Amino acid sequence: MFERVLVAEDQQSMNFWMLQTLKELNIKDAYYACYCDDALTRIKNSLKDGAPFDLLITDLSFVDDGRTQSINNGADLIKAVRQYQPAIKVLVFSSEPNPRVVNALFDKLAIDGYVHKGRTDTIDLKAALEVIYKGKKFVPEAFRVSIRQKNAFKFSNYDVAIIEQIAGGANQNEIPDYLKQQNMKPTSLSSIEKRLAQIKEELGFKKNEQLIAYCKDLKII
Amino acid sequence: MFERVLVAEDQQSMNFWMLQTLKELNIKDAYYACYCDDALTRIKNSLKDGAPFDLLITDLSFVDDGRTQSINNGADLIKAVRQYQPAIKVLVFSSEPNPRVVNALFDKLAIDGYVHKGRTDTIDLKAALEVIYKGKKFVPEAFRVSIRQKNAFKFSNYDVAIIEQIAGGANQNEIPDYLKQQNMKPTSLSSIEKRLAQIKEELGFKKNEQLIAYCKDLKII
DNA sequence: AATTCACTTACGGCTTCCCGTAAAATATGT
DNA sequence: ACATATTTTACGGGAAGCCGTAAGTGAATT
Repeated sequence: MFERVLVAEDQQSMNFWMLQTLKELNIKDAYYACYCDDALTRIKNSLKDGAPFDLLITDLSFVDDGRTQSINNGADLIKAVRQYQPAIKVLVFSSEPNPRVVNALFDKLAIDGYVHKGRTDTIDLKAALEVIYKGKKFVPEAFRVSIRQKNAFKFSNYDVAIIEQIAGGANQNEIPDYLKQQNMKPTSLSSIEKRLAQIKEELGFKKNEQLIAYCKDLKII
Repeated sequence: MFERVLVAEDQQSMNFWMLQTLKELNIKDAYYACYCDDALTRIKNSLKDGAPFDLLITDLSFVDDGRTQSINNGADLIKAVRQYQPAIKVLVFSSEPNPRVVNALFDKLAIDGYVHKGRTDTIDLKAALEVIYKGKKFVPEAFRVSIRQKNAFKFSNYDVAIIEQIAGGANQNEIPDYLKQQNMKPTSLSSIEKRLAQIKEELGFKKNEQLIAYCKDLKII
């Protein structure tokens, strides 16, 4: 089983429970950090000391309590940690309910497992640790189903860029210039109009406002 | 100290930790429910058995896992419980970060305390239990500040109704009829336009889409 | 090199929205 | 009851967005 584990999580209660659970699994070297920056520092130090962690368990969202941090979320923490220790196993433990977000973690950050804070998380966590230790990925079955269900429409980076601009208060006729700056391909006002119309068509929406609400709900923007 | 406590929370890990913490405080009769419906049933039964709970600790959001429930969130649970046992003390323990939502709980549901799942929640919880047991309210100081900061603009029910319609895809010229149905006062298209313009003006926004994004972020809609 | 096909752009009309002004209605004070 | 404020409504001109058509561009195929 894993020997040295670092937990990055801003809920103190959860940290206490997590450390206790890890101890029950005979993982003696387990530590926690309440801030992403602290977690990254610990990782760096562990490498310097020649006693690297072999698993990082991290939450996704960290509440901003005023202390300025250079990293403020789990995804960025994972990216940063991978720069120093690319081979470290990563388990995300979060209450993020959006399959799209979780899917992106597996695709883009190559995380090794995801456990949803929920009615079975104590069991799931233990199962995840075993599965990951064996070098496999841990994706809860229940989740995989809903990934398929909800991924009716795929937003491209291009789509997201446009929608973010609109949600930020831009006029449509300001967007072509913005897209050129970003080196994104169809830049004409006409193309933007067409793409927007198509997205709304496919989702069954009539108005931009509806689309913004939808994207906010699904955390696409 | 409290003698019988019921915890309504859908995170199993949190329930385990909570029961353990309560035991450490010499509260022997502590139980948990993973579903709101189960929690309400327990409350009812406890009254029938002549051994009522004297404290309810509840989360706000409960993940829908497919099991159909008549109550699916903490606020509704509190309302329902109060119908059977109006005097029960209620402590909300949640990661809800929006002061507006928390404020509404104190105002409308007369909850006795709020503890934010965060970096100091183990301390806060113990403090809250003591304060509430003495009959006082527990509002974290740090939170009260941000309530003031963020409540720059007060959305009325009227405002929310309009914004919800727009976010739902309604044309502005459909809204007058809707407002008449809802018996809300200024119903003319002109008034709606003016109100929207005023809201955006006060918040420094140019477009509806921006407003929708803002309201979604702050969970106003 | 010519043809085809997919994609992008330009443009015009039509609708919706935005915003100012003024009239009507309602509320308030004397 | 009357006069004065305030709010609500009506309307109109201009701006922004929507949508269809047609022209332009460029890569792939023959």
